[in-house]
Amino acid sequence: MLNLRQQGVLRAIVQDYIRTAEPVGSRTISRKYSFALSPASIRMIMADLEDSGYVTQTHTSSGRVPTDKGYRLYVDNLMDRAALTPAEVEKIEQHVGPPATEMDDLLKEAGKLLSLLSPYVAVALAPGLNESHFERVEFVSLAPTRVLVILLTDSGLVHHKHVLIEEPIKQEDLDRIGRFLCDLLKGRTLREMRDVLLSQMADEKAQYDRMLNQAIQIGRQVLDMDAEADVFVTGAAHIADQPEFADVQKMKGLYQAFEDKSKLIWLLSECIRDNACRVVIGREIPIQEIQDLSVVAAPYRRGGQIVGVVGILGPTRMEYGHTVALVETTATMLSRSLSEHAA
Amino acid sequence: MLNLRQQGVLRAIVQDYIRTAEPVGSRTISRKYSFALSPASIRMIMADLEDSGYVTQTHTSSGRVPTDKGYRLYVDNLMDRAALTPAEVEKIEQHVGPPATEMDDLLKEAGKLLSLLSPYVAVALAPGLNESHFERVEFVSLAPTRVLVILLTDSGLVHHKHVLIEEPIKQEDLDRIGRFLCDLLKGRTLREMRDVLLSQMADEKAQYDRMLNQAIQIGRQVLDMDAEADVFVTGAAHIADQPEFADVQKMKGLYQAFEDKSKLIWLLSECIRDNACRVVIGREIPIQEIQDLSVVAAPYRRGGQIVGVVGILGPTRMEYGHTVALVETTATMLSRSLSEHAA
DNA sequence: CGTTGGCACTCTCTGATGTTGAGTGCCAGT
DNA sequence: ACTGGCACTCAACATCAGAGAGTGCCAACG
Repeated sequence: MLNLRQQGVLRAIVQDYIRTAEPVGSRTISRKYSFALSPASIRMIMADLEDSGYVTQTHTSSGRVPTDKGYRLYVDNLMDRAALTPAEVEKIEQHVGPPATEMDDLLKEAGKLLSLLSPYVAVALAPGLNESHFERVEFVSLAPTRVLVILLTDSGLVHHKHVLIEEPIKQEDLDRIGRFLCDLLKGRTLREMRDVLLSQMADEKAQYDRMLNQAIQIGRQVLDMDAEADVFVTGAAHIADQPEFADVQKMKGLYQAFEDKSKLIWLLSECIRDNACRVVIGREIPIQEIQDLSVVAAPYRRGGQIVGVVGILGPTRMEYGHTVALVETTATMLSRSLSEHAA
Repeated sequence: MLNLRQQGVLRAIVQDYIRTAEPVGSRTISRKYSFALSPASIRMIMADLEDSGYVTQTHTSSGRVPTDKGYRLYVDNLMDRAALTPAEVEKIEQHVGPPATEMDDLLKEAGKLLSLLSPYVAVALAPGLNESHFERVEFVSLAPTRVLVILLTDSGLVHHKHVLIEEPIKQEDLDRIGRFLCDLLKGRTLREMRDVLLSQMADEKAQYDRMLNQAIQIGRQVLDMDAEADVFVTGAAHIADQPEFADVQKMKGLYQAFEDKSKLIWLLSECIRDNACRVVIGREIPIQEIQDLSVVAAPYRRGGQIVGVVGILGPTRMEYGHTVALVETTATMLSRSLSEHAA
């Protein structure tokens, strides 16, 4: 596609633009980067790069700015992978290194960490109930017709919900129902549980079996609980420092997007399928409001299985090399920390 | 302090400034508000108001702008309490009206609601563990040395935490410990629980009683869980529409302040002592980063007892009348909704 | 004596204008 | 194939004048 010289120039343009946020001119390239070429020759190459869509100009006589396509090539082929400094590694180990059991706390910590070590916005996707496998259920009777249901999943999540039932029920009956539901549903995802429960309801004999009836009544209320994964956004204020968002209205748009958790969840859930760190650049992001950003995201595991995603949102003009290293390391440490007690 | 005419002019200044965000001149006052006075006379009065510190000028020949002191007088004595429109009341009823049990969901809903019905930022303070009274504890044995502790409080909160113990323990022992701790700690706040547990630890016989020992071991781990109240911030992007924060750096400062939950918790916890809606204006706020804002906050109850606070953060130039009505109504509905099931 | 019209003054805001400087594209020469 | 030279473009900045909104002060009026 591009010859070596063109690649070199593109690389220089991207790197310089990432540093300065200013359009890069031929003169800059020829001076600061060691091409044995005059500005005029660089201009030729730049014109080629522009024809192929890797760079653009903001106006007819300005320097060049990388396009999303340019960044893509840079990330895939041209970029140096930055190594983290010892200080950074240590910070990561301090924050998410120690074995932990409380998923939420640990993820919040990871978010803080990433937004501390990068000038961008950190995101962390917690495991969702929908994808987790049912492990166990416990009931706590609060009042004759009020029960606290506690749901445990294999991803280490604990969810609870208050449930109201029609007729009073004793703790021992609850225990029986618990054992029954556990046998019926163990190992299934929430989605599957829904199906099983619906088919049980359709079954005629359910009408007459009092316990089954109550079990289904409870199960139904539990299943329409908030099953979405949760996402934590940290360091959103960082983007105010990026010159591309110096305009208040643009910033507002981004903040609104950050508050709309469902879209972020969707975006990050896409990355959960990948095995390694993933970079999504600008228009490649399927969410309109944040198409001026890029995402660097890596999944983390608990006991071998991928359960969530941590990542960074920043301007497309982002220190990709450093950010990728940061996110990957954090995800790795997070996995280790979570798996320590997963037994 | 101020005579009636001065008060009238101050009121007109505040109202006009709230509407337009522009310094208001004598001419505007004399025309748009029905004072039978010429601009020149209004100017005299304005000069008096300035001497007393209720208004200022942005530059020597500009119109007047209210000071915090001016807003304070306005809120305390001059303001009309706006009635909510039927549409607004209906929205509130829809969002937080139906009786609910899940505290977090309901508070998030209340936040969304407030940021929907006002152009400002909504905050909602959930009950903290520190102030709640211990009601009941349940243990779920996950593995021989791993226990899930579930803590119930009278404010309707459910907190849980994974706990690791040194030697394996059976569910029936856990139940015994649960009953023991329940007797020991029932009705106390978390703070008191801490004291009780510490004094038990100091007790010599604890050394020899195996159960007591284990109970204390567990209790200690539970007590250093996150006991802070939680706060939800919704609609932060709204402030970008306020002309006073058109500057990106100011906006950044506010966003950072919003992310620092601990300070917000502190601020709102102050309001929890009040019985009714409270307005804190500008410099009256003890947090430097948000001293260009005002807070309107009202406590909500669960079964008669105040457990948390909902409120709105906006520029000092805020529609106080409307906002107060909004926050009060929301708090009332929230209380009703929470108390329905509180038995 | 309170109120008012008139007047000089101040300060911000806007739009026009010119200048500078960085950068480009093209071309002719090596 | 590369380069120096040149004309051209465009954003950014500073300067300037005029408009407009508003003030304070003063003298006049009922």
